[in-house]
Amino acid sequence: MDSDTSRVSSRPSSPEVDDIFLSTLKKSVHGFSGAVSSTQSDSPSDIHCMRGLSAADEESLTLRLAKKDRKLLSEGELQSIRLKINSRERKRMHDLNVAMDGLREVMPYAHGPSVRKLSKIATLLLARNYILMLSNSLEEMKRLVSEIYGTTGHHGGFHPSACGTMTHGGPVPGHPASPHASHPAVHHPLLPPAAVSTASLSAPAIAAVTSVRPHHGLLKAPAAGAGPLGSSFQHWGVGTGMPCPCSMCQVPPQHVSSMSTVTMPRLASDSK
DNA sequence: TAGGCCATCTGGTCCT
DNA sequence: AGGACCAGATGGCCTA
Repeated sequence: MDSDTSRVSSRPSSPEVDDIFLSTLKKSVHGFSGAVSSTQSDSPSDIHCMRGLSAADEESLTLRLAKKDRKLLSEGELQSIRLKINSRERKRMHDLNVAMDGLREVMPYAHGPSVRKLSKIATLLLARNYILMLSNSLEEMKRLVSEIYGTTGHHGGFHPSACGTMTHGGPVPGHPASPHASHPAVHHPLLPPAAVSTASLSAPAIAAVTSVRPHHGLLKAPAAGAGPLGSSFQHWGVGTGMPCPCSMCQVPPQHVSSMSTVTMPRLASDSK
């Protein structure tokens, strides 16, 4: 299908034993020579690499590396390359975290210093469910508009872009920037919460979200009886108008569940 | 103290 | 060849 799939399938399920040995050995040698690690003196790898290695082991490794690479790079060159690669990887992970923070910001979730930051996995699962819920809400809106206006009139179809007012519209339902506005459960009497929220989200998925931290929950200050997401969380229509990811409020829609199989092109490919 | 989450390093694989 | 992506390993931090 896509390159990622093929990449995954082509990747060996487990490395060869020799590779593991070599990898470990190389790490040890790096630590032994003090060559590799990075700009951060307190980095974990500095500690990882404190394991010693016998001279024989080191010699053996050198021979094996020489066979494998067929390139003789000076230690300084290798170190320089390693530092460069590490730096790139750090930047990549940093960018990923920035994107994750951006995603957290637009998630329908309590924000603030007293609220524990969503974990990465929780963020992703909640985001997925949020998208599913919005998709379902949109479909429901379309259906109701069609029912109300029929197929002959001006509003034969759903085209909010042409009807900018959409009092009908306004901000995106459930968007944190407008928590009070336009969620069907709050502003659209024709859309009971059950019609939207209970029909739109994946219970297994949200169960996964709420079970990510089964012992201490997702929030810093959970209160008794506050539900799986803690005291700061509000269910549908309870003040915020935000969607609730708890298992009580969410049921998977069959027609959108296929979204989970949609493959995304690499961002790198898109941006290039 | 155990378990969850995270940052980082590292080597392998794939793509351009 | 270089860069991006990925997964494994490891240790630190935090919370229950």
